[in-house]
Amino acid sequence: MRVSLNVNYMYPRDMTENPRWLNDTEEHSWRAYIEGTLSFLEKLDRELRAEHGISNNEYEVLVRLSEAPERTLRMAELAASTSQSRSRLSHTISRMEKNGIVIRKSCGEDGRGVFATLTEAGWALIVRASKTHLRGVRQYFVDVIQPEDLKTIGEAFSKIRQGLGGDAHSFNRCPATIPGREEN
Amino acid sequence: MRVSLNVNYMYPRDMTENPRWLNDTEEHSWRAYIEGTLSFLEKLDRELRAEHGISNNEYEVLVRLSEAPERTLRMAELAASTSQSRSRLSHTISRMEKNGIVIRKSCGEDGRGVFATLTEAGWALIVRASKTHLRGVRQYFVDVIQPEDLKTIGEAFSKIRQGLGGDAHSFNRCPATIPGREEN
DNA sequence: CCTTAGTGGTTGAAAGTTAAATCAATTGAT
DNA sequence: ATCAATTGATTTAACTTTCAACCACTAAGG
Repeated sequence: MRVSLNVNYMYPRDMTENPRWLNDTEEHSWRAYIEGTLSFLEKLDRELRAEHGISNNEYEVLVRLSEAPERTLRMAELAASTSQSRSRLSHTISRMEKNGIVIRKSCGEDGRGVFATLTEAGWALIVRASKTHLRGVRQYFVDVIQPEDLKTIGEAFSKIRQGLGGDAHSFNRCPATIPGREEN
Repeated sequence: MRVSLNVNYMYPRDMTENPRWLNDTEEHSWRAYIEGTLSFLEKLDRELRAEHGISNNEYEVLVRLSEAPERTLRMAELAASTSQSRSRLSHTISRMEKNGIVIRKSCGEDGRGVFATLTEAGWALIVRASKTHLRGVRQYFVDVIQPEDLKTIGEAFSKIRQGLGGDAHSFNRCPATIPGREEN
């Protein structure tokens, strides 16, 4: 991800001329939100990359596969659930295949189809990586916020998400079946 | 930006085995936040790109330059204030220079230094683009949230930002001196 | 069957980003 | 002065993402 965003300085006289400009309170909140969010997301990304050598994008692919029956998904389905183009996924899977993380299999029923399957190495990787991810989400986000504020945030962003239509974009999902279970 | 992130499915049995796993409420809030945020940021990015042909990164560069005295900044300063490497900024400015948006000037006092200056076309561009940006921030974020919730969000993310150290990462800043003023 | 349109996926080139190497100018110590 | 270390910026190459073109296969209609 590379996200690179910006914030907002606000001066009274602007307000007079553009009534839609943000007022001081709005500006302060917007700025805290956007700066905090970007620092946070970058932090998660850096940790994942430093500790496991994978990007957020690859992490997400791993999560989806790890949750799927047989740890296998059709390319199209994987692309959709990770919110990326088929082209991009194709390149990503090629790289991961080269690294022994996944393998491709042809799909019998549909001659056009291709399956991506997690290898054992891939499973081991997501088991490790999900711990890093969960730790980050807790340490920098969940554990920092008061429970009632967290609830408020959840409700507010549900509305935001709705207002944007159902582009269920996703980030840093944790595996549903916690991979760590099999380790201990 | 390209940010590509992921969310978190949570099941009770995971909780028993990993006490640090998110509980239902935490998981719901986290998921709403991360999905909402990513959809939102992508939306802003797409609008800026569609309406003005610039990325968030370029938008940020424009904002900083438009706010600076003489609409001019040293490369190093510009890189720091837009949270990017000097290398990346160098590439970005080269592209923008090719498009007539900025020009480089050598810095007399320090023989090593280089100034980047906004051209008239660049100024006209930021005047237009900042309106798109502000509209998006209002329409999808500020106007969607109750004022008291917005305040809560501001405070929560201030804490998050602090917890991450001062990496003042920034996104979609609006120009301080609203460029639109000179148009009417 | 045969044609046509649509789906699933890959490919290659262009554009953008990152990381390391390079280079020139400045600073600071001797 | 001189030399080493540092700073400011660019360059190069590797890597990732995007975009458009493409190919193989399926589905639907005559």
